[in-house]
Amino acid sequence: MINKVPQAAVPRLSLYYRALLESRGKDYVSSDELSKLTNFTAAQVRRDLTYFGQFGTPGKGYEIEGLKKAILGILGTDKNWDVALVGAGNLGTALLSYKGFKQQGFKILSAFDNDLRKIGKTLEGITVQDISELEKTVSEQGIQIAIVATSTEGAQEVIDTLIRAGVKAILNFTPIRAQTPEEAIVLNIDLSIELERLAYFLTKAKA
Amino acid sequence: MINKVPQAAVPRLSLYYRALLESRGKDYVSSDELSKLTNFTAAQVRRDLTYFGQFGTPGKGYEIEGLKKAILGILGTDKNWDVALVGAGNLGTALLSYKGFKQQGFKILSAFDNDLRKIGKTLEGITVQDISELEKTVSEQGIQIAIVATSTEGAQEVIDTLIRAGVKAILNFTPIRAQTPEEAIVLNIDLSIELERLAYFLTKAKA
DNA sequence: TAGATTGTTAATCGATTAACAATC
DNA sequence: TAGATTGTTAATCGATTAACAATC
Repeated sequence: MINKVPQAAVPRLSLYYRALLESRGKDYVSSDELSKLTNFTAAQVRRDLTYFGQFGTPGKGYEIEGLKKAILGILGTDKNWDVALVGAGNLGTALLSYKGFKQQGFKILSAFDNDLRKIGKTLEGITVQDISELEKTVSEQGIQIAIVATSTEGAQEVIDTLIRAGVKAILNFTPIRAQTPEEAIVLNIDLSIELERLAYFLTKAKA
Repeated sequence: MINKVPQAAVPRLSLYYRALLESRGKDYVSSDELSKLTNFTAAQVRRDLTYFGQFGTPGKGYEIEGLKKAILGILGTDKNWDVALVGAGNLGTALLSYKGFKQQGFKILSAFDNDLRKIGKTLEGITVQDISELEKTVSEQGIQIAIVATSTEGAQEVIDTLIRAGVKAILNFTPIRAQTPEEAIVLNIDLSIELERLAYFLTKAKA
């Protein structure tokens, strides 16, 4: 691959895939049609796809089933991924029962907490384990993806442990910005910051 | 304001604010120190702040209390914001009890669901109302911010209703990309897409 | 005054958009 | 062949970084 892929192109790929799911019954879809379905420009659609290869046929468009498979292959969602969940509080348990994950091939395989009242409980078929077992279990299970939904305190330590256990990709719901080695990735979902962005929008609009 | 503010500068402002909270005991902080606390470059820190005004003193740095107040004013988090929650399922109830919101001055004032088993329940002091009361209640309460944590089906309709009720800013946890008028903003938190970004990272790393 | 650090200007980098030759 | 639409090139836009004159 010669061109570097812009970060923002990857989530767009997911959205193109969703749009393709809506295009049942047809064989081909054009960048123009994908544009209408996703609200990205047709130029953006074509450009994004060329970051990953040549999937279209001039004059016809993109063969839907082929492009779907191609996107799954690029994203790595053509296979199932095991996920570890750390933190079985309100947010953690909500994520445990989140239907969207299973649908996309993500399976929460084990869950951990440090609260004795939660350890041993079974939720959605998953028994919450003591966090002291985190490193051993996750590394034995070969899990590469983790979701961190603990309290802020100790979150960096949890992430350090996950990295030691071999986890390479983390979805972090705590407000900390964790230090991690370069070969790992952390995506932060920071709910307070999102609300603050909304507050900024409203405040600015009034000015 | 002459320079347009880059979208990404706003969440950084929130992170600068958090860093300032950690700098207790000192009067001034330099862009270099803020850089170390936030992992953004010092140039970025100074640049970001100048989008909103002149807050520093050459040779000394930024007066901490003053800058904190300034950032609160810019973000609009110097006042409290009422929030409506639509969808009192697992995710919705988790958000209802999310401590971070209250801390930043966001208060969920009312919650709605269309499920008879949830309507009437009281969670965190909030009684879940029938979604049919959404438009009336939200507009009477003058709520401007809403969180949508419903199922995918009907999410667009919920958002339309919120807009009619006068809501201008929405945090959307459903996978839909809602159509809204220009004067409103929707921030999408799309959990499946975040996991897919992680899968892409892992897949690419192996290649 | 000397030292420190801002705010701003210019350079660079990166991503998106527009236009169109290539191609089915 | 004529029409449609891709993939690519060049232009534009926007954001970040680097450098430094201004200033406390």
